[in-house]
Amino acid sequence: MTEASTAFPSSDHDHGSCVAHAVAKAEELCRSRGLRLTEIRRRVLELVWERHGPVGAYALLDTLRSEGMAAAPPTVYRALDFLQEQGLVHRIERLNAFVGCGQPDAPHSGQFLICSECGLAAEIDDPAIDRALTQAAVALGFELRGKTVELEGLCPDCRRSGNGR
Amino acid sequence: MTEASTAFPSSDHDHGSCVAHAVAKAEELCRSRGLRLTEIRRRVLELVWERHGPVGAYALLDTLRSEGMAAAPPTVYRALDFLQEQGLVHRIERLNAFVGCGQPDAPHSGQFLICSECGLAAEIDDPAIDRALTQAAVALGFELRGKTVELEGLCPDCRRSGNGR
DNA sequence: GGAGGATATGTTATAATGTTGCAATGAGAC
DNA sequence: GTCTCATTGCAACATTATAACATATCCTCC
Ligand SMILES: [Zn+2]
Ligand SMILES: [Zn+2]
Ligand SMILES: [Zn+2]
Ligand SMILES: [Zn+2]
Repeated sequence: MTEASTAFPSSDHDHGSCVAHAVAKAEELCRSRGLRLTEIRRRVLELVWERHGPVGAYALLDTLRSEGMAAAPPTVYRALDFLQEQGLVHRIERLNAFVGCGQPDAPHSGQFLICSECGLAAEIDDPAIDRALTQAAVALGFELRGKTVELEGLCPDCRRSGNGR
Repeated sequence: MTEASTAFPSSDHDHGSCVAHAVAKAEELCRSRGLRLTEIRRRVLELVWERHGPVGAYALLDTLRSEGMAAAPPTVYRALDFLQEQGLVHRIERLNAFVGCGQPDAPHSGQFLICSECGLAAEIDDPAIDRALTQAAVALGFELRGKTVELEGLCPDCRRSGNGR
C-alpha cells in the first residue's frame, strides 16, 4: 500500500506512481470543477510531488528555468496560489515552503509533522486535534476560518539513526 | 482584572500598566537567569507590548530609528532572537511578526487566535490542544520539539461589528 | 584598577521570499 | 471570426532575514 499521505513516505515506496497518481487526481479534480490545469500549474504540481517534501518557491523557479521555461517569480507564485486554492498543495509557514496534498478532494487545512533532520513533512488529519482547536475557538467566541498546525521534531527514521543529537 | 494574556485585550484595559508589568517581569526574569536586558532588548520588548499585537521586525526598526537610535536590521533581529529564546516574545509564522508573551516564566510554544480584521492576536494555552498534539506525535513515533498553532478568523469584537464581510 | 575574554552592538552588504502593474497571449463563448 | 476573460510574460520593486567583520561594553580575575 502506498500510504504516502498519512505519514512519512517510506524510502521504498513506488514514488513514480505516487507522483503520477497525484497529477491524475489533480486533472480529474480540475476537470470536474471546470478549471484549467495548465502546463505550468501541472508542472509545478509535479515538481512539488517529485520532491515529496516541502519545496521553496525559488527552488521550483530554478527547476522550471533549467528546463527552459520562461519563468519569473510571479509564474511560480501564481501557480502555487492556484494549487493552494484548489487544495492541491499546502503551504508550510515555518518553512516558507509548499508540499503536495494527498487528499485534495475534501477541503481541509493541513496538520504537519516536520522533521528538522531530514526535512520531510508528514500530513496528518487528526480529528482530535481538529476538535480541540474548534472547541477552543468556540469557547472564546472566535469565528474560525483557517488553522495552521505545524509540529517540528524528529521523524521515526531520523530518531533511529541517532541524528539530530 | 487585566487578563491580557489569555484572550483578546479589551479596548479599555489599563494598557500602560500592562506594558510596565511585562517589562518588570522581563527584568526580574533576566536578573534571575543572569542575563542582561540591555537598553535595546528592553526597548524592543516595550515596543512589542505597546502595540499589544503582532508587530513586524521592520516596524520595530522604523520606530527605533525615529527615536534616534542607530539601528539596522540585525539590531532588531538580534533583540528579537534573545527575547524569543527567553520566552518573552513569540513569533507568529503566518504574519512574520512578533508578539509579547504574558507567561514567560513557564516555557511553552504559543497557541494563537489571529483576527484577520483587526490584526490582534490572542495567546491561549489550551491543555486539550496540547494533549491532542502530543498524542498525535506519540502515535507516529515522532519526537516532538516545537509546536506551531495559529488559528485565523474573526475575533468577538470584529464579529459583532459585522466586519470581515 | 588594568588586562583579557566573553558578550553585545555597529555597519555594510547581500540573500531569500513575495508582490505590483501592465502588456501580450491564448482559450472558450457566441 | 470576434469578443471576452483567464492566463502568462516581464520588469521593477517590496518585504523579510542573514552574513561577515569591526568596534564597543561588560565582567572577571589578578
Ligand atoms: Zn512518493
Ligand atoms: Zn527525518
Ligand atoms: Zn495592554
Ligand atoms: Zn478583530
